[in-house]
Amino acid sequence: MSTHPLDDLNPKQREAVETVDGPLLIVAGPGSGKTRVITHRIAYLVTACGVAPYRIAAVTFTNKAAREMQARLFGRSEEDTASPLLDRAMRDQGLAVSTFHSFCARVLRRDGESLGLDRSFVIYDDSDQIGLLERAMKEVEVDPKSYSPRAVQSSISSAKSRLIGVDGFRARVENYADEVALRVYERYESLKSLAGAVDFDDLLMKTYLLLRDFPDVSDRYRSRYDYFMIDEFQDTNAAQYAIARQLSETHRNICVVGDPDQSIYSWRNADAGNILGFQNDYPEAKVVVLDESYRSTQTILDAARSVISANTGRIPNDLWTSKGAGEPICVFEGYDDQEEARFVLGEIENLTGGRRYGLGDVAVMYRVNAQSRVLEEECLRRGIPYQLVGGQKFYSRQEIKDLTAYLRLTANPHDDVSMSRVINTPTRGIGQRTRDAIARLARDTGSSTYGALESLQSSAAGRTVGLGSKALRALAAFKSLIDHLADESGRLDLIDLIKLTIERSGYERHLRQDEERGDERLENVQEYLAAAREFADLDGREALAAFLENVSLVSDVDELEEKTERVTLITLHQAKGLEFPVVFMVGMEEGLLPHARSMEDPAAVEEERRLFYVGITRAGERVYLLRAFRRTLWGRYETRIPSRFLVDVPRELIVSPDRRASDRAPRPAGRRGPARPREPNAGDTGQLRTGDKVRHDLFGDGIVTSAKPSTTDVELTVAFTEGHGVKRLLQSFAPLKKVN
DNA sequence: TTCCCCACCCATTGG
DNA sequence: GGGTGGGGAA
Repeated sequence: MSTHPLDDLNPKQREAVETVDGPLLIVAGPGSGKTRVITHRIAYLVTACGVAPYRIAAVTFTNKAAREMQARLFGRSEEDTASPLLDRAMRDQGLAVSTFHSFCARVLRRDGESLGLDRSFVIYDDSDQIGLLERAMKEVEVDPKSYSPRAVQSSISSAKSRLIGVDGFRARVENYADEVALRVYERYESLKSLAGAVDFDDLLMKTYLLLRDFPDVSDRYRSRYDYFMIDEFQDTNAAQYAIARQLSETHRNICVVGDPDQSIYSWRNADAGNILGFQNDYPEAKVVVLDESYRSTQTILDAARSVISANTGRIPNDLWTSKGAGEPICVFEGYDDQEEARFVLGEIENLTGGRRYGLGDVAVMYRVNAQSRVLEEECLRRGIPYQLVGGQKFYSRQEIKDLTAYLRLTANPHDDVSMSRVINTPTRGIGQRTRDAIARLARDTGSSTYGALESLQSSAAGRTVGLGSKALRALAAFKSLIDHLADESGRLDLIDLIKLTIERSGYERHLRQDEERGDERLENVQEYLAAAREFADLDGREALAAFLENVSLVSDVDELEEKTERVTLITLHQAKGLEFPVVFMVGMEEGLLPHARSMEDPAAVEEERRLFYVGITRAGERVYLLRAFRRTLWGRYETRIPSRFLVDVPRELIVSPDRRASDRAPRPAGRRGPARPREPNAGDTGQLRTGDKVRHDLFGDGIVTSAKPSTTDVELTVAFTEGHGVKRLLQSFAPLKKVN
């Protein structure tokens, strides 16, 4: 039994769902039921308009979002009792819901041969790309000390995202730095093609070129998909939009869903201007604005609106809700990042102590990953389970990257980045000099490293290159290892292949010898095997290809588990698209939000403000905005200034925790915070103030985080440093001494 | 050639 | 506070 796609929709949502023919722009504010609209629209196309599922393509920002849509359409599992929108039997009928990158990978895997791309191409991630760029720089004699590979990468990547290839780049060279980048770009491209590899930007750009230059291919895809939908349109780049246009050129059934206020990826070359572009390119487009929030209380929406309206040149979208005002927004300043973390976790304990919230309802968000550490430590200290999204990514751990490199070589021995990663890992007597000689040979013969190994074997070239017999033997042994694995990859299933790889490469022994981290790394290998099991039902090389592609294209949020009883620690960027009843945002300080690197550029500051907006609007019921008076940075303390964005949260929506505790007795004049100079030699007498260091007979050293005079006494909040947490004390009773 | 230690640079945000 | 890369010793 399935739900009717027009059920439970408000008039605007319904309008969006029913508008199936021709271009459609849906502006969807946070919590306005965007995913609902997209899934219902797909269901409507299928059930009411008789469109076959395989004629519909939808692209999302993350694999997780794609999975979520599939789940809403077809149900989560056989046991799922909620009735799905579509008959579960249709699940396998080729409805394409994926990210742009995996959509393109599939296209290229299938039809990339027209562009001279081998079917077994590997996908280079960021660090692979940097590695290859460093090599390219070395080869064209650019000093990586004067030109950072990162900078070169970002200029190449930005060009590719705008569909500017080497030739276009050459035409646009303006200064010496561009010239250098061009030289590296050219070399990088040829190394990459020699290695049979593509990078993330290639996935898009090559797909674009394929569709542009091969009419038979583009005709096939155009007639395959009659309806095209794009989620998170504000975060698409020029290449992605161009591909979408190509695919919907004949029918113009293109539906884009986005919110310019949530555009936070311009640094990744996303262009919210695509929304304006869309209205230009499709002047007949219908525009539907979804402005009823089903997520947040009115208080949260008011705060969010007040924050975002300070940005210039935006299309106002005043969200409203039928929910009540709800809880005020809680603003708190901790003495340092540790107290900030203690407050957050203490409050989480309070909130989840009753039946009100579960740990899974709570997220703590921050601007940079480095902020997660203090929070993690505090979680561990209190025994609060948490899940950390991102940070040291699973697939970028050393042992995982090494194993992946072996597998990639198995699939494609010409992959030079992987080759140089593992040719001597674990060490097998192929040292720097030998590697240099091989690299020289490869370069001179215009082949990959593997090609060079082959030529060594088939001729007496070894002597001429100047390699000793020991080195030659080591190289031959390594080559036969790769060949052996490649042979076996056709016979064995994926799991056995990985096990064989671990064993034959000597990697297992290598890990067992690692005294301090060996166990942990072996566990990671087990986890890797578990991830590979998902592909076990495919056969041999196909499974290998699918697994490798998955390794390259999964993101961190993809791994996020919902409905788990753990607190989520996540960056603001990654939190986009998610929602939680309770949201803590930490580090509301200048330099973090807005980030120091964004502060000179007004446009960048506006993006930081949108990031703040995204954070606030993740919350359904409660928002906490935290900052610290001082924070540890590279081991040093640094005094912090409150974020400029905080003043845009209307005062009447804010409550401060210490004030909440004593409504009747407002604090004496003066701001909270320890900014005030301390009185010298105050001893243990006199009024204690925020920021004072104190010593308690039982709890040890601590810092006064608030001091509120009541009618008869002074109520102190003291954060103790030795694991005793935050305590409320009355000054006249507490055995406290002031210390310096 | 390998391994270990120290210096150095660093860290936005991520498919 | 931490990871990486280079240089020096075994």
